[in-house]
Amino acid sequence: MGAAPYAIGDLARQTGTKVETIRWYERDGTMPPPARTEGGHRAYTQEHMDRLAFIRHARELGFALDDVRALLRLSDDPDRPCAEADAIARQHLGAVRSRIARLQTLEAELARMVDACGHGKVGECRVIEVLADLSHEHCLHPGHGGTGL
Amino acid sequence: MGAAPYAIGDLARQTGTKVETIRWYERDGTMPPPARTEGGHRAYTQEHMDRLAFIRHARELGFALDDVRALLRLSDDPDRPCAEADAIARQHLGAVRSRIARLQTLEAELARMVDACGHGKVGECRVIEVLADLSHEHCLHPGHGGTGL
DNA sequence: ATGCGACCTGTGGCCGCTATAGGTGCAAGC
DNA sequence: GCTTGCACCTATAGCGGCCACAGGTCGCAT
Repeated sequence: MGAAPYAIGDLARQTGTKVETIRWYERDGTMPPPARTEGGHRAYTQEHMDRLAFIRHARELGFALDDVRALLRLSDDPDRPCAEADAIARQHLGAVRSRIARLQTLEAELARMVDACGHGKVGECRVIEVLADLSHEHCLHPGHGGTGL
Repeated sequence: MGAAPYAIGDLARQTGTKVETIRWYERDGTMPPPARTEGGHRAYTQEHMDRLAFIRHARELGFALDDVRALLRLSDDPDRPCAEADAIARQHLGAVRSRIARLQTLEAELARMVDACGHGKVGECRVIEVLADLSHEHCLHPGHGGTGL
């Protein structure tokens, strides 16, 4: 009657996801539990396939699973205004931009460190010296706190 | 006789590290186990303090703990050539640069997505649409594979 | 002597998976 | 119909790099 269902491996192949990951999305509440065959194998529909593709795409764009779930809830309800989706995306964009900024600071500092290395002994190595520098004297870095990479 | 030893809280305050993190570095082999008081409290020396500062500084620069341990081994042995330290730092610099590049691709894509949002209903929302796009048609992104953020 | 904060160990949780181990289903070939 | 062998199943543990308890002990100031 209905179209032949997909096995978990079909979803995995088509979306480039590991089988274990798909099962994990289910335990996690990100993917809805599919029907089962008599023997207990998962039997997915096209909707499941689409949903998984959505999830993977959002994850590739760096959205956290919490965000992905929120976006999925929105996409399930096409009449709601999309301001919320927009907000999630904008917020993520902001987070990505600040991560880039932090990494660029790091990049500059690492480059300086590496450039200063005279390729002699560790005893005079600027790399080691800069790291050992308790006072952050030679440091572009703004002091203590997580890197937030 | 010797200078008064530091308590774990002293190290924590001076280096901006949580106490639990210091204990974890010890279990982990990154910090050497300190002497103990009769009652079992950790009693650190200045060397411990310096080592922890080194660790934190390297972590702030985004080095993995494996790298940090390698750098510490090198810094313990000042007569060795510093090529190895240089290599670790260069490798990390490369990793940081490629992370930046990936994030910039992401940034562009997110910005495009957000710009295209007409602020109407979810049904016509470009944000949702782009994410649902199985074929990656509207996508700058190079297909499947981890984001490596 | 007592109070209380800083310390102790041990355990579990966070994110987003990944990787086993040990067992069962199912479909294709004979 | 029977065997093979892969795909599937559940459950559990682990990664990195910590953080946050709980429930108890120590040490120092009063």
